[in-house]
Amino acid sequence: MSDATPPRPPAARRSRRHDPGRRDRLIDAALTVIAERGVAATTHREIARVADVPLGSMTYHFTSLEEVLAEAFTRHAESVARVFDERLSAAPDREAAIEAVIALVADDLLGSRHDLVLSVELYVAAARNPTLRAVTQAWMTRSRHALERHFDATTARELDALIEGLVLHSALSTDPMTPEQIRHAVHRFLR
Amino acid sequence: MSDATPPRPPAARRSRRHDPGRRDRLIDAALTVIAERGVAATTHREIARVADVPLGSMTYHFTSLEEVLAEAFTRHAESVARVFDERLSAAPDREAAIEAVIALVADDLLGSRHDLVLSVELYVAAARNPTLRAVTQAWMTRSRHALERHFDATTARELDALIEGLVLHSALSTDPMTPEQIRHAVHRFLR
DNA sequence: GCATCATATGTACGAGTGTACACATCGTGC
DNA sequence: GCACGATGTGTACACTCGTACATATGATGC
Repeated sequence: MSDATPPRPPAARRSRRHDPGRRDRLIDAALTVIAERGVAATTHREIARVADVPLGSMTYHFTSLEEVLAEAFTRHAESVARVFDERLSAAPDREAAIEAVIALVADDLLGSRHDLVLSVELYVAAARNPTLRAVTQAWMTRSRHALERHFDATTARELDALIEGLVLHSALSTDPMTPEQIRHAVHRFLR
Repeated sequence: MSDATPPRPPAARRSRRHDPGRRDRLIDAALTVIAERGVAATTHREIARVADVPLGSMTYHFTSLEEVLAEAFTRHAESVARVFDERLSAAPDREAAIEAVIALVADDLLGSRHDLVLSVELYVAAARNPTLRAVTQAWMTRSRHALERHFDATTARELDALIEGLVLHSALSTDPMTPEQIRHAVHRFLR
């Protein structure tokens, strides 16, 4: 035993040798960084710090930073779309579907804003990155199809846009809309 | 005449000594860069290049890059808000106001997407910068008030959100909505 | 003409970045 | 046990960035 006082990294990190889920955790860490600090501040080093992993681990698991961002945003979009899908599938009728939509919007607003910030960051990134544009496109198509379980195609598209606007405007405002106000707007549109 | 072949900067730049509008042109150049390359790629050097001005000019006219961004976004928001205001003020009645709104949305979509990209970039930036959040807030308040010339407060707020959603969703989609579809959605909401 | 000073410019520096890559470590098949 | 290849790590390098600052330039008042 010659390592009485190893001056290397802290023990907590040392013990992580060979963990199979590391790549996944790195993607999650990337999402955390994007949500908290923005895409611009999302660097190899920052992600590694959040995931408590050495810098070299980033270049081992990903060939470039762009790949990390793409995978992270893909995971985010799929996760949001899945919830949207599930809740609308579970709705037995049109009335229940409307309530589900309102609940989803309210969740987004009252929640940690984590998801909302991620979405807007994705929009901006998608404006200049074809890969991310495809991710956004797939996401939008999926939520529209989810709405089409209960509404005709035109209504689905318009309602989707209304939801987007309500969430975004509300989130950027100093006095966000209440669930009641959301309900009012949605019902007014669908009346 | 000893300057037969001056190896210095190109003549075009040399001749710009002392132009009073330079600060303004720098802000415009910043907006161009933000729209074309994104906030992340908006650096002192890139702005200076676009404005055809030496790097040192940036630090002379602005104390920091953040100041440049703040002034640029302020100019953008005010410019958009002014147009919105003017067109709605010119509308003699509710019907004309609705048409004005539809025309504004269609312009945004059919236009160069320049303004739209700037707006989304502003949203993201505002999420983390209090100064920019104030700019966004002032802009939203102003457009709501413009709408309140023709609609009650609740309707104005909801319509504002609907517009936002229509423009954003449409811009991100591979098949943007046509002016007819925009008209349909707006009329449906206000019917 | 000339002194003065706001305006304008070129260059340098330290900090932080993405990525490459040589080296260390360990599970696995024999 | 042990060789070997997959996995993990530390460090170095070339580059870009924001900003500071010494210097140059020219408009203006006298």
